[in-house]
Amino acid sequence: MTSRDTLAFGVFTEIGIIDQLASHAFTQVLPRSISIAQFGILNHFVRLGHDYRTPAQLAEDFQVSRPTMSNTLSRLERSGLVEIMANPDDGRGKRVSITDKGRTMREQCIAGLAGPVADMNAQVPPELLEKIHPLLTQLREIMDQMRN
Amino acid sequence: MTSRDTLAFGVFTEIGIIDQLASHAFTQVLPRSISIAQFGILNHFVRLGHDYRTPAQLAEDFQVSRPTMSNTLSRLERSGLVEIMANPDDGRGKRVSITDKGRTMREQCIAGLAGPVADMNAQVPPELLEKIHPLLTQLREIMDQMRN
DNA sequence: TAATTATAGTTAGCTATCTAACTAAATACA
DNA sequence: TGTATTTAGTTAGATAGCTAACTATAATTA
Repeated sequence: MTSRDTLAFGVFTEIGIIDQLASHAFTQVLPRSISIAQFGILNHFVRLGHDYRTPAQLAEDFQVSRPTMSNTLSRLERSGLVEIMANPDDGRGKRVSITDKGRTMREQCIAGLAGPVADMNAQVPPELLEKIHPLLTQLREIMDQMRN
Repeated sequence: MTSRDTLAFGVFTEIGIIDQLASHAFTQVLPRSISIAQFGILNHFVRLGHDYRTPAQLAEDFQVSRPTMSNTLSRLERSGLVEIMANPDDGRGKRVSITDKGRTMREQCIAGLAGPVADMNAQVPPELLEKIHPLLTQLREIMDQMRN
């Protein structure tokens, strides 16, 4: 392994650990009945203002396999947080939309996340986040292209 | 949400996606019978030259819960890649060590990883990795402290 | 038109990760 | 000494993620 290889490994190792620490911190403050993945979907509907979205589109949006999305959507539906209906335009497809209960749950999640986010803002220098964000975006975009 | 909150969320979102893309790419080139988590443990033994390590130490090394490590070590043992013995110094504990088969497997994994790592080095500007690595380390250290 | 190919989703089976609850052994302390 | 607390590991039961294989429908093409 060259020193560049070692550097690349180091970057992905740090990213893996940070992802784990952040997921853990967020999970702590979400309502017990909902996961990060599930919150992400509810938040996606609200942020982007979609009326509905197909499971395949959601899988693409979140860079996740279709069986994974299928599974997560089933759980959300079982909890009444989304509604899944046949797609009138495509006999194979479905349409997913957020319910009022889902919107309320999303609000509760946001409220819970406020604490850790405030802690984070207190502990992490803002310049660090400002410096690191565009670099991460650049790296993510390169990796996205490599995938295709 | 303030713009700082949004920035923080953005950072963790990018990190989550990069972690997923990297894991996926690495999984593709490892032997079918071994996972990233398992490779990480074999690599840990070789890199650090440990004769043995307790499951609790390994859980700490990898920032993972003890049941998780217990599970991964069982799989490695079942595959003959590590050996697990009673700890003569502590009746509660165990000692884990890598086997010759484990070392060979680790070599095969490293060989498989060479391809993606080369691609990465071809596509990602080295300055990007050099700039981002210390920032990630800083962020990880802060988050580690917040955890305690 | 009929056959082939592509796409949407699901099911089954795998690994990793977590928390909660448990056993057994070591340590601390009253 | 004897009890209480801590520590090491495991078991049980979740969720998220993956691939492979399947069904059903749509789109393409011969």
